[in-house]
Amino acid sequence: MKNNKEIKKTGNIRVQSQHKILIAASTEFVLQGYKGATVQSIADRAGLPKANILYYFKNKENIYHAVLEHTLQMWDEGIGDITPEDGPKAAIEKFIDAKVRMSFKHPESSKIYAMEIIQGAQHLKDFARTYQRKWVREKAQLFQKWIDNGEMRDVDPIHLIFLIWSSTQHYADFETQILTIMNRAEYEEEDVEHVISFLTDMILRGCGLK
Amino acid sequence: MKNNKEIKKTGNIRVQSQHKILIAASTEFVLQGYKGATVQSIADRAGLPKANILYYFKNKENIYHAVLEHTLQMWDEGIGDITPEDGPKAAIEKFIDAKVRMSFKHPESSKIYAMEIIQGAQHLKDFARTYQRKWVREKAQLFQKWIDNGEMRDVDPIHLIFLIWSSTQHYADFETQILTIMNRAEYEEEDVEHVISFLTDMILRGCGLK
DNA sequence: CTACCTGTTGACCATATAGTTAAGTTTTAT
DNA sequence: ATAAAACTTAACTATATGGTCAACAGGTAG
Repeated sequence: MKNNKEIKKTGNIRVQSQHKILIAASTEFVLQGYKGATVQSIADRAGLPKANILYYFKNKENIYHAVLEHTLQMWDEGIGDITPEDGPKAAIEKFIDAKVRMSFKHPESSKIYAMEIIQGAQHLKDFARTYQRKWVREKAQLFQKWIDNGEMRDVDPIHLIFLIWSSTQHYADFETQILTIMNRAEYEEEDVEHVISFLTDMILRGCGLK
Repeated sequence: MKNNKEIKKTGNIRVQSQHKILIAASTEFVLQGYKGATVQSIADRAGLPKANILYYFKNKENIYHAVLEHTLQMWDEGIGDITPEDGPKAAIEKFIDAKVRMSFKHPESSKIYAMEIIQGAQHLKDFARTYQRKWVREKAQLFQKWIDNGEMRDVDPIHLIFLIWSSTQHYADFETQILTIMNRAEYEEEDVEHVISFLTDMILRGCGLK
């Protein structure tokens, strides 16, 4: 018990520091890009001396990898699962709901991921790419089944997923532009619900489900 | 006449070099980000010595500004105009068509713009932001008129524009991911038409126009 | 021919930055 | 109490990079 407690304590320092660093690094990577984010700037934002950062993460690339992993994990947890039992309507509703909430709750994750893809996914491991291909194709097959069953209109399921993906992600990635256009300083609570209902309505109709 | 010709000749060298540099710089900025793109890498890609680059552009930031301007101009030219006479159906069709073609034809422009926005539009001049706000609000008003006239379903016009914007832009920005998922090396001719018809169909239905 | 303008380029420099090291301090285990 | 392990941090180093400069080339005008 004593032992356990002590391990926990040191563990906590490690975990806490690493977490603080990860958060600071995420912000810096979004704001300045991979090369533009300096270890010093991450250290300053985390409130730690630079050498301490390099104590917890061997080097800058490792920090970035950790941030990416954190991002992917967040995505994986946040995106609920769609099952055959859902049927097309509930599936689309669930998917849009989860994705919009993630965009508003973790915009940095979305942004880092977007930048990584835009730049050619140079740091993304193969397994992550393969994983996503599998994920999309799996979900696309579900939609195809529903289409074959006459439960929804015949639309290209892969592109349907792209549509949901892009339109939801947009509110995170293009936050700056959207706020400028709406003449706002930041998003408000009700925006999330408004966006969810707008997109759900549009896309369900597009699929002939409303 | 002689004079004119000579001016043109020297002018051409200038214009040609600057253009070569701009193209090379665009690629580097997309691939490596602003800080990650080095003047040397731009020079190598353009096939010119570094000092020559700095002869045509005072410094790195100027290169980037030129690239951004080039991008915005491209957008401005590529995006046809929507007029009150079009009516909602033609307007949406025109908008989607133009935007998708741009995404496939000039993905780098789209990517650079996206990265700039994601990073908080730090380099984007105020006038550009104001311009876009005006553009979106203007078009949104058009849609609102059509809605008030009963020519289309009552959907939030601002978010409708966001939807069209995001879903079309996606094919440029997330090229890498999309190609991975579709298990392809690059886009093909027919993809453009397929995407246009898919998105047009979905969104027109969403607006109750089909 | 000469003066001049445009463009070309290698060499150079100041600075910023990733990463190391070594000397310390604090915490934990026995 | 003591040894070991975990953590902290200032100082340092090697390198990469933005930007300058001075020398040079080629064509044009008078």
